[in-house]
Amino acid sequence: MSEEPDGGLPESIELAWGLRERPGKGPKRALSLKGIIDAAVRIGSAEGLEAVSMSRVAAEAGASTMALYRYVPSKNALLSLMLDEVMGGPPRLPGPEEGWRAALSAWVWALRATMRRNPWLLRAPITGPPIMPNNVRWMEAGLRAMRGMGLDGGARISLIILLSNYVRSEVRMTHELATAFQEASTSESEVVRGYGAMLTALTDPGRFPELHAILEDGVFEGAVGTPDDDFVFGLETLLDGLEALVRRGGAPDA
Amino acid sequence: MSEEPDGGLPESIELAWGLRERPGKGPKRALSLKGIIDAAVRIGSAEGLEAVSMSRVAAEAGASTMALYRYVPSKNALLSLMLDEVMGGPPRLPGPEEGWRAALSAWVWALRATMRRNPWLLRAPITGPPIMPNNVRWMEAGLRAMRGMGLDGGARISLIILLSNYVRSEVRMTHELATAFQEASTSESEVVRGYGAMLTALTDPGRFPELHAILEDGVFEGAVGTPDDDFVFGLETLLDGLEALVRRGGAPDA
DNA sequence: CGTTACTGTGTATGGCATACGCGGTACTGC
DNA sequence: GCAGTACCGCGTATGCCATACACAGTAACG
Repeated sequence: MSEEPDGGLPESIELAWGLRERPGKGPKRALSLKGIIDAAVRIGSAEGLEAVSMSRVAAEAGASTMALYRYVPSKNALLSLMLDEVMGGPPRLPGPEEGWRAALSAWVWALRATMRRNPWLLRAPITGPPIMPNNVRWMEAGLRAMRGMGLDGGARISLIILLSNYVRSEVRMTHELATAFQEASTSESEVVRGYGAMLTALTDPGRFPELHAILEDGVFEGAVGTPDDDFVFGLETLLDGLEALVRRGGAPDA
Repeated sequence: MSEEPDGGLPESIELAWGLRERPGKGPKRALSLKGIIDAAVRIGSAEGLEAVSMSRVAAEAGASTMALYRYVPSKNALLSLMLDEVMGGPPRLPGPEEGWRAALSAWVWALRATMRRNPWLLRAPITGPPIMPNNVRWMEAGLRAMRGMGLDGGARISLIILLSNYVRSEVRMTHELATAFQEASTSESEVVRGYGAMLTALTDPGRFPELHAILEDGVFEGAVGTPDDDFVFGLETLLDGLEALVRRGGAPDA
């Protein structure tokens, strides 16, 4: 699974970084790694993550199932490569000279926009720390945005992970809600209303007083606003917290 | 998948809330829902989530594979039930009278402790809003801790989700790191060091100046502290942000 | 006491990732 | 030019999985 056949690195990582040399000994390759990844992404975009099987991808790429394994060591590796390609690199972002808050906020929003482009891929069972190329590029961009916060390296890394996870959770949850109402062929607010109705039916006010107070306020009945509202709420909370942190301990730079 | 056979609720949810009546017409049941769930949890605890298959669970419970389907509509439903049982209800927590920050912090720590008891289950592909019994109990407890913050219902719900996702991400990531070094049969700091070495090998300082500055600081080389440190960092940041929100005047709008 | 609804279970289906080995191909060194 | 060799695409096979379906046995109900 995680062999070290060449430079001491797992195969899928070397693939992603383009470190795999092809000595050109055998016949010409009929496919390309990028072509396979694109085919897989096409299927996932159209039919969801669960439709991405090796045979489906092979058919889409115009080859036999087993041919894929000449390019990719396993399906999980393919998923990782898909995720990294789909993420792309970070766009040009405002530098830290305009204030870290604006810079970091822009980074977070850009990351969210990127993830929202292929939210289904966030359901992939991918594991491990950021090591794929575009992932590392995003990390670099985030670190850059944090200049002037006076945080040490460890804190900055923690913060990258914290913010990434926040964005990831939000995008994934929003996407799942959207998927749910798509399957139920109702509107989004209908799904939310249904959720409120379930809660009302299942819980009694005696045991769940706080919840029922909220239910009676009609939280799940009115308009649900833009999905952005919740995202803004969480993000601004985080940034406010960071502001407090910086004010408390902030040396200008390390 | 999500039928409404009885009271207009999906079957797995009714099962979890114990709303399923058994008319007692046929032969006595040889198994019990709880017994099946426990067997499944036993397997997962011992061998990980991927070892939880219907046939393994059936063997552990002392029945044939198909017998399980008399108790549970699908494997996904079983996973949901497992998650809810394993979570349990929230413990007794300090009330909001000692200040919302202490109360909410205690809630978060308790949630983390609970999730850390069975972190492998967080990898299950479960979807949807909190609707299972213990899940709702945790929600109620969280809402209670937020009394006195002056937030409206929508904000409180958002906050529950925000904090839950934070805890979930942290526990899951920590668990994955632990699993990684368990598989590599090295120490945890060795895995972190290996990660740093990979980054150093794959990136050049020209393209990744910020990252390299951090790498040269030896962030991934020294002691990694308690895993609690990162958790505290994120949590306190969030709480500081909430403090700012509350001080500013609480509810953003209605 | 027959009817009926529910029980556990054996078998079958269709899908999946992937190990293995084959015949063919294009470059390498002579 | 020619063997050797390393790689190509792919057919086949293995073993796992969730689950649909049918069947025979069982216990309550009328």
